[in-house]
Amino acid sequence: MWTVDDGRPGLRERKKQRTRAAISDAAITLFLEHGFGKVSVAQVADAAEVSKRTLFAYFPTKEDLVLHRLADHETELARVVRAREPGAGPLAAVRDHVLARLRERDPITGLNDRPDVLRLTRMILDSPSLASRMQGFKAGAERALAQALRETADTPDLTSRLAAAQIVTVQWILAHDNARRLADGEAADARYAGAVADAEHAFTLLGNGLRDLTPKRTPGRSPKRSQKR
Amino acid sequence: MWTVDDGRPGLRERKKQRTRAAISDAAITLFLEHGFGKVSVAQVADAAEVSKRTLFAYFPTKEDLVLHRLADHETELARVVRAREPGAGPLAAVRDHVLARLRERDPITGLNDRPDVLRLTRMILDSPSLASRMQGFKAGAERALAQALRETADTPDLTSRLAAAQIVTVQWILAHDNARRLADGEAADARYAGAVADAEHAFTLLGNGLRDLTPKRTPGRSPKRSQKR
DNA sequence: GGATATTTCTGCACCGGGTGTAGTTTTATA
DNA sequence: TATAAAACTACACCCGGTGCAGAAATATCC
Repeated sequence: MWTVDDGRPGLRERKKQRTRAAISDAAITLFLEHGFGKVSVAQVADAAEVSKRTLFAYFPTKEDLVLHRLADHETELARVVRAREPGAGPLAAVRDHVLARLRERDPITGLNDRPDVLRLTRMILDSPSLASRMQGFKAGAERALAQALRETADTPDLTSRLAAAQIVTVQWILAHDNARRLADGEAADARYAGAVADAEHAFTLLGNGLRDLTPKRTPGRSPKRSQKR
Repeated sequence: MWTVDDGRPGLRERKKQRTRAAISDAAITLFLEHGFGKVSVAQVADAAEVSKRTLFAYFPTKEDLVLHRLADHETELARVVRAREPGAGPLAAVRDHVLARLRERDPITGLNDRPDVLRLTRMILDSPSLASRMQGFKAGAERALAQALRETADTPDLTSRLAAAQIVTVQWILAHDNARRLADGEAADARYAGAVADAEHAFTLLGNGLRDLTPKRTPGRSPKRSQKR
C-alpha cells in the first residue's frame, strides 16, 4: 500500500544496525564495569538479548566488540599521505596531520581525557588480548602506508616498508605516551604543550636520523649536545 | 652408598630436561608435518607420552612449544648495545652485529636455508597466532633496547623509546624480507650480497633520516635523486 | 491480502586451549 | 626404610568459537 520506496535501507537493514549497536553497547558497558577479561561473551549476548551465535555473526571475535570502531584508523596515515598536496614530503604531511589531531584532542592521539575515553583506553592497554590486537592494527597501518608511499613517492619496496614502519611507530609511541600520562592523572590541556613538543621532536628525529645519538658510554658528562628531550 | 655428590643437576632435574625436550620435539615434528593449526595440544601430549596437564606445566601456551627457543633473542640487541666498545654509537653497534649475523647465516636474520629452518620459518610466518606472538617478542625487544639506550647513552626516555623501536623495526623488516625471499626459493648464498646491501641501506637511512624522501606526487618522472633502493 | 522464498536468529552439540583440584607415583632426605 | 617434597595424572570444568538444523522474521510475488 503506502510503503514508499525511498532510498533508505529497508527494515531488515535498520534492524541489523540496531542489533549491532545493542551488542556493542552492552559489551562495552559490561567490559568497563567488570573488566574485559572477567566478562564472557555469553554474558554480553545475554545482556544484549541475543544468542551467542548471533553475536558472533556480527562480531568475529570478542576483541572486535571493543575495537571495531578503531578499524578505520588502520588506513588513516595512508590516506593522509595520498591526499597530501603535490610537492609536500610524506613525513611532513603526517607530522602536520598528527599535530592537527592533537589540537582537536582526537582520542587516537591519546590526548583526550573525557572519562569514558580514558577508561576505555586504560582497559585496552591493560588487557593483553586487546593490546595484542592493537598491534595487529599497527601492522596493518604499516602495510597500508608502505603501499601509499610506494605509489605516491617513487620509493622502492624495501625503503617504503622501512619508512612506513618508522612513521607509524612514531605516531604509535607518541599516542601511547600521551595516553599513559593522562591515565596517570595529567589533564589533556595541561599536557597539550608537551605533547606538541614531543611530536615535533619525534618527527625531527625521524627526519634527521639517529646519526648523532650520543655515543658516550663511560660515566662522566657528555661532551656537547645541550638540547635534550 | 656410592652416590657421588658432584655439582651436576641431580636425577630430578635431568629428567625434567628430558621431558621438556621430548615434548618440544614431538610438538615441532607434528606441527611441521600437519601444520600448527591442525594439531591439538592433546595430540602433542599424546605423542610425547605425557598428560595434557603436564605439557602445560612445561609450556604455558601452545605457541611456546615452538617459540620458546627464540625467547633469548628478545634481549639480544639490548645486550649488543650494552656491550659496545666505549665511544661507539649504538646504531653502528647494531649494524655491525646484524652484518656479522648475516655472515654466519644466523637463522634469526632469515638468511638460513637449511630445510628444517626454512620450514619452521614458513610455519611461523603462516600461522597467525605464532606470527602475533612474534610481534610480542618484537615489543619486548623494543622495551629492552630502550632501557639499554637510556642507561648507556644518556638519551631521555621518549627519545630512547623512539630510537629503540626504529632500530628493532629495521632489524625485523630486514629479517622478514630475507626470510620471504628464501621461502620463495632464493638460495642463502645467492641472497647474501643483496641482504648485506639492504642492511647497509636500511641503517644508513635510519642514520640519515627520512628527511629527503622524494616529495614527488604527480605522474611524470622524478626530478633528481638517481640512487634508489 | 496471503503464499512462498530468503534471510536471520536460535538452541544445541561440539572442538580446542587452558585451569583447578585431588589423589597417585616418583625422587629426595634422613 | 620411612617420610617429606615434588612431579605427574585423570577428570571435570570454563571460555571462545563453529557447524548444523530448524524456527522466526522479513521480503517478494501473485
